[in-house]
Amino acid sequence: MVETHLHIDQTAELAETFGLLADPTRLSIVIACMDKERSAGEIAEKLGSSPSLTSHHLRLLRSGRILKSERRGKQIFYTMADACVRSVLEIMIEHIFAHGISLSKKI
Amino acid sequence: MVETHLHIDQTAELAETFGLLADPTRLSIVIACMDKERSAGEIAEKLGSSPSLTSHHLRLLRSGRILKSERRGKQIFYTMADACVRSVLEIMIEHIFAHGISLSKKI
DNA sequence: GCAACATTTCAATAATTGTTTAAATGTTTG
DNA sequence: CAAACATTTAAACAATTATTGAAATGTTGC
Repeated sequence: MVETHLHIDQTAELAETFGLLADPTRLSIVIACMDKERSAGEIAEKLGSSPSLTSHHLRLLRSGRILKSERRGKQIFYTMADACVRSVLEIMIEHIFAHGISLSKKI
Repeated sequence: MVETHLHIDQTAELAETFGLLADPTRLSIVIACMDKERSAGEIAEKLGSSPSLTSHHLRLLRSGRILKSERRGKQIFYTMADACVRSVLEIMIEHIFAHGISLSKKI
């Protein structure tokens, strides 16, 4: 069993991290960077969203230490920065594949 | 290695689940229910937020299948509904304890 | 059935967050 | 150094979401 009590600011920060994964566009970006590094343009094209919007989300993900970036030539490549977030995503994705599922129900 | 490609609606739904953990009040509620079941009133008191607000968040967490509820007498008790979300929280919390940490940096 | 308690629901307001468009920055190649 | 490309930044707007306070529902014990 694990100690679960957090301070308020730790809780707020953890919530913020989950918040970064809470937008479909951003989540797709992160998932796209799970298997291999990808350039900003490649990500935008893959998702079918504008370079501007993609870049905006990339900045948030970078500043939340979920992705890290590295420039090579004209392009900037993004990869996962945090093993811990990767694990979390793997768990959730595996769960989705295993259970079919809809996590939400009508209220 | 794990298959990581998701359909758009699966991605949206996963994002929604993370969204439920993305609010400090709600995250505190979930964490409070990790070690033992707790009544709505107990949760509200523990967090120092109003019964109304707490109940509002509890409804969202219930409908997102993160918590489940059971009435006993006047009270309604809440516990974690999903082992998978529990694992995710344990990983993140353990990471916070291990690393001190601030996950976000100045932009 | 009525009073006391626990929780939920509703509607209004406040606050946050995502998206768009246009302009700016940085990098390479001729 | 100018042109072409890749990415970022900024500001305005649209949309979503959290919070509050008052009223309603459900449960128990007298």
